Amino acid sequence: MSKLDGKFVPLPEGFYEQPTLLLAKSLLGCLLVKETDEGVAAGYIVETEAYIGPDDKAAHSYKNRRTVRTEVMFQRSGLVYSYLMHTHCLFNIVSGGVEKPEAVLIRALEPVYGIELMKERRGIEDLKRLTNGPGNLTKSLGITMEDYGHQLFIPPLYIAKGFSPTSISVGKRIGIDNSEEARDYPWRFWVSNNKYVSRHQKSLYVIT
DNA sequence: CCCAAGATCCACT
DNA sequence: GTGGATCTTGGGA
Repeated sequence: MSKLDGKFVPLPEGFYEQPTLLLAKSLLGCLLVKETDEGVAAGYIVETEAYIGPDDKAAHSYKNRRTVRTEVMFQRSGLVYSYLMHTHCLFNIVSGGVEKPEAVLIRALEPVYGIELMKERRGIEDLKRLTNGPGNLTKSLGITMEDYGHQLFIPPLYIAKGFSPTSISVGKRIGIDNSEEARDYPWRFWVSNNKYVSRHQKSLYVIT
């Protein structure tokens, strides 16, 4: 991984200008980094989901639904779409381009850097549970609603080069059982056999 | 203003 | 596998 002054090098804006399903797969293995006054925390992305409004019933932007919350999804690719779910903040990357409200939800990381800080923020010691879910990883990295709309190609919140997965598993998205036919779309991607993935699920197929 | 729903997590059985 | 915690958002009155 490339490092500069103890920090990492953000991927350029152009990285985010690829079709959402490709981006969701390209993000696997990349390093998600958050720098704060408390320190730097980072982890490899090991699980993602694609949300492709306006035709995706599971997406907040279904039917081009444009509200205060979803506004950033209509902006340019590479911005942060964060939102609150119960007591948790969930982190998404805007994709699709201007007026195409699509996004990739980051569902799990493999802890890499700043692990002690993550343990403090989470109040637990178990490495496996630090970032194994969309609500857990934002808490470990210190990602909040203040990051809404941030440009991911510049600090303090950005994505850097990581590793290239040898195998990617594909399955149905999690937690959208009320979204009718959209529940079956094969738009969940994870690094095969990675132990930090949020849930075990039978893969529909594997990409090698 | 009121209220229902939710891209979750954890403890418990 | 199930249920409760907990609170914001958005739609409707």
